[in-house]
Amino acid sequence: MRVVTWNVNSLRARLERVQEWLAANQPDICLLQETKCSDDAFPTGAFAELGYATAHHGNGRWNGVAIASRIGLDDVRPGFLHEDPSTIEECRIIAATCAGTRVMSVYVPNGRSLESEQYVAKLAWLERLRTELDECCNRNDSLVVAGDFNIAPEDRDVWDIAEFIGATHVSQKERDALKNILAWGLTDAVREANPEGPGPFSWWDYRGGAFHRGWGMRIDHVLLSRRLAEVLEAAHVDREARKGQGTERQPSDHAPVVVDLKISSTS
DNA sequence: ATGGTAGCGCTGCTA
Repeated sequence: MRVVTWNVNSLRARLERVQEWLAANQPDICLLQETKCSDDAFPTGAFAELGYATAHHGNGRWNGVAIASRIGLDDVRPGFLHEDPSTIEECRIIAATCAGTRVMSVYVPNGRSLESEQYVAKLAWLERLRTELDECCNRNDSLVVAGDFNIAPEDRDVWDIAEFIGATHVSQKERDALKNILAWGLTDAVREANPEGPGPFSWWDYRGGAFHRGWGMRIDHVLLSRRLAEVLEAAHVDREARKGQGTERQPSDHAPVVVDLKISSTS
């Protein structure tokens, strides 16, 4: 079974690239973030043509998360189980069950700066995600929590830690919040399958030729429950998808993160 | 020289 997470930075702007990538890479489940479209505008037909059922949670302006699955899509829940009315329109999490595996597509708030209220909100959102696991998930089940966490777990997950003094994405509180989620009983699939750093990075700034300079970060993660971590076969980042292709539309600033599990996609 | 690029959408916000 192949599971992918990809922050596409606008699904409508990226649809052709996403379609081509799905056809070439054949994931069974693809979790998307930053679709930036409303539920009404979601291109359901484009995914159906490729054999994917989809579920989307978006408000049309910012954020937006989706799940595409070709092995079944049941028990869809947009938002948290007990959604705070103040955050219900943020559209940062959607969950569904695909052939017995519960999957969550998450887009963790950016945090902006260490002094901002958005940073406080980011930490609170991560705490809420941990609560969601406690309330809704069983440690013995097959569970995938994947998406853009906007956190580099270790210093080797950024190109130069000296550039990040006083910055978000690497602060101890953010890293501790991610550790608290992992401590529920989840494994970081990319790090598990790739014990050596740096990276592999999954995001590079559009600005300043960051991609070609290697100035990236590992902030998109696929977290697996024990049952799935036991059958982890491989995990990689598809850097090719981050490259520009001449006159075509720009790539997303994130690359797809691909995880392969040694189980039949229908089991 | 606190810069730079992309998306949304039309003004400035978000990342």
